[in-house]
Amino acid sequence: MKAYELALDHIEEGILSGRYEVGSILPPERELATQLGIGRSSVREAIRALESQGVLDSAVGAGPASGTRVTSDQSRALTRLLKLHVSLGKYPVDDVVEARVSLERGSAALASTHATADALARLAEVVGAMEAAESIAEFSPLDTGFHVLIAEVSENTLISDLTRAVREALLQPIARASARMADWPAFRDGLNEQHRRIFAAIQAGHPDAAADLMEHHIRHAYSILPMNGAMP
Amino acid sequence: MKAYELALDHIEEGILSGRYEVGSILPPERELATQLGIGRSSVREAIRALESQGVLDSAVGAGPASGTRVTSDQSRALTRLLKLHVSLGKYPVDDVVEARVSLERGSAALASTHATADALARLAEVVGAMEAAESIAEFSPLDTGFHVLIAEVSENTLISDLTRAVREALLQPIARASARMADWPAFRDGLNEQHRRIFAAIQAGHPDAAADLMEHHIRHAYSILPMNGAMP
DNA sequence: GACCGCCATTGGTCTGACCATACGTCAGTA
DNA sequence: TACTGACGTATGGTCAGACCAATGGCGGTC
Repeated sequence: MKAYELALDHIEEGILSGRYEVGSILPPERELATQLGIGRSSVREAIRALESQGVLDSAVGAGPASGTRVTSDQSRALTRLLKLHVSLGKYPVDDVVEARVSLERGSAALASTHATADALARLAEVVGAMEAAESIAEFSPLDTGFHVLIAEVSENTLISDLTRAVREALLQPIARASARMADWPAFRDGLNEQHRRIFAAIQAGHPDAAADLMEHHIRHAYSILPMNGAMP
Repeated sequence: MKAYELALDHIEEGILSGRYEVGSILPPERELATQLGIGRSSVREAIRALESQGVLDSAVGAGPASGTRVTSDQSRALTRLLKLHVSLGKYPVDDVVEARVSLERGSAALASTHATADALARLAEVVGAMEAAESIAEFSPLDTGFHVLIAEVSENTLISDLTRAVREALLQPIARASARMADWPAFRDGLNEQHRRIFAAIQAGHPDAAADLMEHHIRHAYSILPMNGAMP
């Protein structure tokens, strides 16, 4: 077995078994190395691997605030991971569409039952901003923001993370496809109309209607966008 | 900026921009280090981070089969990531339930329209094996296998990867919760009945029915399983 | 008692060395 | 000619040691 895998397994086992929890501090790298009978560089490689998964976080210095500690910052890690794999073109467009339908039906329905006044206000703001957007460069991030915001409003961290990851991974591809369209303004107007309806359903607290409108919205968009085959 | 982040950004940028695709070979570590003006150990830490995300894969030796190459092994990386964060209690039970409902409604519906005779045979086999399972240790992996198999049958790689990752991350927690139950055999019999109905709907090609049955199945299971609050 | 500076601790980084593995080459042989 | 085997080389895997940078605690000074 490779040395860094030894360290990886050791730390992972500590987490899975509950010995380490969020906030726990790992032994210093040098100490962990001698404990496991491996070199410090191997320990560091294991720590890096877990750090990139949002499980560890390192801080230099002395005292209680320093050292490598266990965290649980999955959102960024998950987004990065999905973004990379989507960008590698592993997923055909149709697959991504279906995944978005599944996930965003869920977040739209949950948002309908969870939305607070404040959340609705923020959603309304984005919807309004999209109406006013004249260019693709202006519209695309707002559109992404709309979907991500709904996921966040749903107050479900896992669905929210997954939705955001998939949607953000598509920001560039969608923007590029939009630029290839003959009549983008008309397309945008259609989307905005759908956004208004989705918002209305969420505001009215109709989960089933919101889910159906969201599904229709996503399928409609991809039926028109020229995504040419694979994803990126 | 930290040196290893420089390497990380460099490689990531190469992937996101499309310069690297699946199968591409990175420059040797020593060369990449001098290119970026950093030490080899820093390059290695970046490679490890991406390796743990299923984006890179290293092989020793000489010739065309050696070196570090770009891959896209998302499923395993995603499973590990979720498993760790679930174990750290980041995700409340309800969130995971809702996520599973969203994803598996999708995979069940897709499976109903995509299932081949061969796939149906494999599903039937698992359903049968679960009927015969007497112990939790025997049943739990089969149950996971059933859900994963449906995701695979759906022929949607993204939903399949996500479903598998979430479900496998829950294998241990569910098995442990099952062990705490007073009357597990009765619980198992109930699940098996639902499994049969889901299978029948998929076999008959009824996507809506399959989705509804799957949602009911998942909600029912978690309403009975004693998961005690947080996930692990 | 408050302030300031030294010092120990810890992660961050580099260098250089050596090992293990796998392929390519080339001489030797059948 | 065609096979076979030994050797060299490129590559990742690993380690030891050194030094840097940041941080906080400790102790001395005013």
